[in-house]
Parts: sequence; C-alpha cells; structure tokens
Amino acid sequence: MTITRRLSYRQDDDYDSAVPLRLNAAVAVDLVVLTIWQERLAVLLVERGVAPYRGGLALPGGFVLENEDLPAAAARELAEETGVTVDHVHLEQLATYGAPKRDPRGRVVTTAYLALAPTLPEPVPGTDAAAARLVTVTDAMSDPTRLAFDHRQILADGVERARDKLEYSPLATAFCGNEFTIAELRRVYETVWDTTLDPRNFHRKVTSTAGFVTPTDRMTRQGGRPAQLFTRGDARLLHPAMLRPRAD
Amino acid sequence: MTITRRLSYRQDDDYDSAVPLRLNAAVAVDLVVLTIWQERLAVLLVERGVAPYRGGLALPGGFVLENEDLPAAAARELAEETGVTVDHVHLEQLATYGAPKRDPRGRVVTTAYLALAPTLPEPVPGTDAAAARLVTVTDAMSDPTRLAFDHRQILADGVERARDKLEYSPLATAFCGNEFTIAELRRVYETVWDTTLDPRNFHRKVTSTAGFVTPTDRMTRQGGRPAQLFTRGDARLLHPAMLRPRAD
DNA sequence: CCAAAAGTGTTCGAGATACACCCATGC
DNA sequence: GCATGGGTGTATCTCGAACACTTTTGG
Repeated sequence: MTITRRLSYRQDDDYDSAVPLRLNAAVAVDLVVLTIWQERLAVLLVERGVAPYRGGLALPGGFVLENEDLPAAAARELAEETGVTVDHVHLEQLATYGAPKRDPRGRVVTTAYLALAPTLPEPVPGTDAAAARLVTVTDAMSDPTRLAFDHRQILADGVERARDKLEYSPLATAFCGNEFTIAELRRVYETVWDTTLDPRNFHRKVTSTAGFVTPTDRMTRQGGRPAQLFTRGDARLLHPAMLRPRAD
Repeated sequence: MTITRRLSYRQDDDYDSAVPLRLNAAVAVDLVVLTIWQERLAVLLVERGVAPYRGGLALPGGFVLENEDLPAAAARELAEETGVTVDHVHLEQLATYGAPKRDPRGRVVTTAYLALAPTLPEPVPGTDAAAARLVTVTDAMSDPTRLAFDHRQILADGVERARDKLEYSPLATAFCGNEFTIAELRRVYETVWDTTLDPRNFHRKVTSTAGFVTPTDRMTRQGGRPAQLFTRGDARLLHPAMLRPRAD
C-alpha cells in the first residue's frame, strides 16, 4: 500500500495543488537503552559497519515495517539488539526527530524510545546483538562527534527523561532484577542522579511510600547483615515523590 | 528527493532483502491547542468537510512538507489555523502516533504538538482558521466517536500532559495575556485541574516561588480593589512545585 | 571479637493547609 | 456606605534533611 498523490487529508485540500512538496519519508525507531553497568549509567550502542558515520557509534534502531505499529517496532528492535523481551524492560516513547538533513541519505523521521533495563545478558554471537556494546553515558556524551546522526541529542533527551522519571515514578526498579534490596535501589538513584543519598532517610522513604516496593520474606546471604529482599510494587506514581537534591 | 529501495540504514542491511516490507509513510503534524474559553478548558477543533469522518470534528493539522522540520510544520499549522504566531503561544512536542490503520486512506504517521494559548482571536473569514472553533474538553471527550481518527486519544494525552505540567512548570502563564493578576492565574489552575484552590495560600505560593511571576507597577482598574499586574518570570521549573490536590 | 553491611530513632526546619480579617476601588 | 474583588497574618501538621547508634551475619 502506498500513499498516492491524490490522497487528501483533513481541511487542507488546497495543498493538492502543491503536492510535490508533501513529505513522504522513511519511518524508523531508535532505542535509548539505559542500564547500570560497572556502577555507572550506561547506554547500549552499536558500531556502524557502513557509511555514513562508518566506524562511529549509534543508537540501535531500524526501520518500521509495513503494518507494524511504532511500539511494536521498538519492541522488535529491542529483542533483536539485546535478546531481551519487553516483559522485563520498561519501554516508553521518548520523542520524534525529523529534521530534513538529520540523515544524509534522505529524509528519515525517527521516533526514539527509552528503555530501562537491569544488567543485560551477554551479547549473543551471530545475532544483531553481537554488534552491540555498553558505553557509559559520560563517555558517550564526552565528544560531540562520538555519536552518529543526531543521536547525541536523542541520548541527552533520554537521560534527562530518565532522571526526571525517577523522581515521581517507581521506574528505578526497572534497573533492578526481580528481587532487590533497598540499598541496591538506592545505588540506582545515586548512579543515575550522580549524587549521594542518606541511606537512613532513603530506606524510610521508600518503604513508607505506598506501592513503591513490596517486601518478601527472603533475605540476602553475603557480606554483613542480611538484607530484606523486595519486589516492585503496583504504584505507577509516587506519593510523595522522591525529590532529587537540587543545586541551589 | 525520495528514499530509494537501496537506501541502507545502520546495522540492519539484512533488511535489504526484505525491502517491500519497509515503511514509507506520509508524515503529518496535529495540534492540540488548549485555551481557557467560557471559564472552561477548551480545545481548537476543525469540522471535516471531506471523507473520511466527513462532518466530524478533528484536531487541526496537516502534512509536513519536504525540507520542513517537525516543529516548523507545527508552527506553520498553528499560524494557519489560528492566525497566532508562535511567539505568544507555548508549543511543545506531545507524542507520535503511527498505528497502521489509524487513517483509513493509508499509512500516516503523525506527530502531535501541544499548544497552550491565551484566549484566541476571532477566526478570520477566508482563512483556514474560519473552519476552526473552540469546544470544551468535556464536550469533545463526552462521546467516544465525536473526534475523527485517533484524535480522542491524542486529545486525552495532551490534556493529561498539560495538567501535569502546571505542577512543576510555570506554564499556566501561557494561558494568560502578557499581564495578568494572581487571581487570573489561579482561575487557570482551577479550570485546568477542575478544583478550587485557597486564594490566600495560592497568592503567597506564587509570589514566593522564585522566577514564577514578575511584579509590574501597573494595576487593574475594574470592579473592586485594584489588583497588581504581573508578567511571566524566567523560571523554567518551579521550586517548590504547585502541588495538585490529590483525591486520597 | 571484629569487620561489614543493614536497619532504626530523634530533632529541626521548610512548606502545605486551614481559617478570618483588613484594604482599595466603583457606584 | 456598601458591594466587589484583592491582599495579608497566624497556627498547625506533614514531610524532608541531618545526624549516631544498634543489629545481624561471616570469618
């Protein structure tokens, strides 16, 4: 199925006389997959094997298929690049980028998705995931030319979104495994926000915020005193929010 | 310029063998223009003169042009539909919708933009704006079939975004004129949130939150005691936030 | 018994809430 | 002088910030 020149749309039929101007573009999805790696916030990147930006790093992504919805395309790319199914990963739409020259080969409109994942499984050789690797966000952002296309901007937007969402949503648990301790959860906040938090106040706040985490009767067994294990709660919004320390 | 079958993209050159599946779609922008009208939250809608959904209501919007960026397309549509230039209106990207069957005529991917405007000027006859009219959000959402395409969902997303943003950003001022009183600003919050707020506490909170509003030395002259006029401040985020009353 | 990590109690201050009154104009 | 709408003061409570000690395991 293709869109014909005669396709009309809403009120603006007056555009029919200027049809050559109407945009028909390739549609892609790109993924900002964030995870905690080596105690740092890291992003999944692929090394480009072909021009343009050959040898450079890029966000994983690809074209949307006919008869495929955008969220489905994002989930498919995620599975292809990481081998991880959507069930274990938080996936949400981030933003859409469509500047005319953002891809030197032609007009491509891309919708970026933000994924937050626990530590990822090792790349599987022979799959797309083999080309993928983790890079700390600091490294990825250090050089303005490190990332291909406008992916530096997309990554910046994704990181900012993630930082904001930790405040008012229970999304930090998406970085943890199925069961986690309060201290692990705290280290997620500290890593993503790049601050330190008071362990005492953090513990009280998390356990007293309804629906954030659910206690289990299991405990950890390593190091010092055993810690209680928790699972994700059912809240979608935190009341009260976990306020991020602000530089005043 | 068109995207050829041979166009390659990142790692997934393996798709070249499956090129017929790759999506090439029309790209559109749609606008959720919210304003305060008759003491209610209202949205700008256009009546469709052509099939499909002929006679139904739809969000204003149209196709992106070749060599046009998405924000530029949104600004252009806004000017065409309302006669208002972007300077006086807050405009931000909302989300992108690309379900295969969302437009019965073919594959159209649309990026929705959210606009918050002070009371709009009267529609200008002979322009696109003549077809536009304001409808309260309550009315627009009342009947699931009232809006064409997936515009009911887009509107719902836009209203939710606006409600959230009033909490932690100074965006409520976008609904006011250049100069406004604290009481006017309070009525914006009350209208968008559909609650009532304590005038005393509201006044103190707004005037003590740094960068929210800037006092002028002008006053209103009507009715009772003259009220001081304010202009928008320069803050982009509110500290502390204006917390919305929650139903517990 | 000592190291390592987890969990708890208390105080203090800022901000949210609730409520009653005085102020400045038009008529 | 009264109706209309604007602005201020004060008490109380909840929540976030700061801070020191006890608990439970492994070796």
